[in-house]
Amino acid sequence: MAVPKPQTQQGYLIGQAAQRSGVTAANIRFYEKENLIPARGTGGNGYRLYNDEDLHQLRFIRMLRSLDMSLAEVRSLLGLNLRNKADCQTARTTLDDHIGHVRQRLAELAQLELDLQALRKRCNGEGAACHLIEALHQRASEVPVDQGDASTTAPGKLHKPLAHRHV
Amino acid sequence: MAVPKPQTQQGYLIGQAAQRSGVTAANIRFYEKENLIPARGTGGNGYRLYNDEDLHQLRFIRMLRSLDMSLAEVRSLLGLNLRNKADCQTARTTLDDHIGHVRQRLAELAQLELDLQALRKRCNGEGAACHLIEALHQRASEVPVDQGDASTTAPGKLHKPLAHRHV
DNA sequence: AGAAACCCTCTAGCCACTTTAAGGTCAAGC
DNA sequence: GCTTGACCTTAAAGTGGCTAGAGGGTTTCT
Repeated sequence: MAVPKPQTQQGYLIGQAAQRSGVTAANIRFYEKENLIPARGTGGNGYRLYNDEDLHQLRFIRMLRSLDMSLAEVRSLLGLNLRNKADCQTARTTLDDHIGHVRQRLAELAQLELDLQALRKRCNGEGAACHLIEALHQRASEVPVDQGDASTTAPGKLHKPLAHRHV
Repeated sequence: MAVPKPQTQQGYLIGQAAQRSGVTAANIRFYEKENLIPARGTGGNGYRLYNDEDLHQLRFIRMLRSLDMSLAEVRSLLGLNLRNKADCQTARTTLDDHIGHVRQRLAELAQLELDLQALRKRCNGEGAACHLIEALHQRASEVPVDQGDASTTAPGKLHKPLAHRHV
């Protein structure tokens, strides 16, 4: 096994940092490009070398992402000083805004589930014609396009389309 | 006002179709490119001209998107015949899968809200040090990176990151 | 010397659009 | 007939947050 684990030089190679932080190597490079972590090109070869502080920062970012925060939100929470009152305010505001996003999305999805369940009930696999397909088309006709017929060219989204990602 | 509303020619210009379907003109072109609607370049000039059936199809797509279905799911529901038993089965399967997606995401978000609320309680704006920022960093240290220390290079996502879109 | 395992940069792809740029067409008013 | 301006066209790039791949360099062990 030719495993290059440089115990001699200080710090972690990107792969080791990836393993210890839970952020993939490609993703670490991406965060560097996005200025979420400092650019480390310290080695004699071009290899990045990270320290424990960097690892914490990576875990911190990953944790915030796991809370579904956007990178913009993450960015606003990076480097805050816990003794600075304005920073504390920033943290609270960011968190509150984010909780708002989550609650709104929860409400949307809850309504969505009801809608889908109601549709699903229309079809039990019996009968000559498919009531489900029928119901879908009927629903398409009923969906409001524009309240009134104002000439507003509003796109008119019912829900915000949020990702699936091919589960 | 020089408003070209051709009452003479049959059908709807893309802007009119947009207004009547709730799908933006740019989006209609996008759906055409994705083969979700037929390409209509019928006019003597290159203008697209749509009919009522097209409008229904656009509303149909928009309705399914409003149910958070992916374009792949939409595609599988387009053109189904409600007298065909296999088509009915397709519709049911697609819908059931989608309900599964929604329920899973609901569960994730519900847990997320609990987590965020717990964090939020840590900060009330009092005291010298910000307990919220502190709590965030502490949480980053506690987050599991890799169960055990197996050499699996698994990315290790806690939740699936689903969109915000700058509400 | 060779093999394996790591590292680098750069590019493209994912999804579902939106936005922008640069230009063509149509109807009405002067 | 010429301008105005509201519409239409295509093509390309941008959005967010990555992931995957190409094509190559470096290190370490055998």
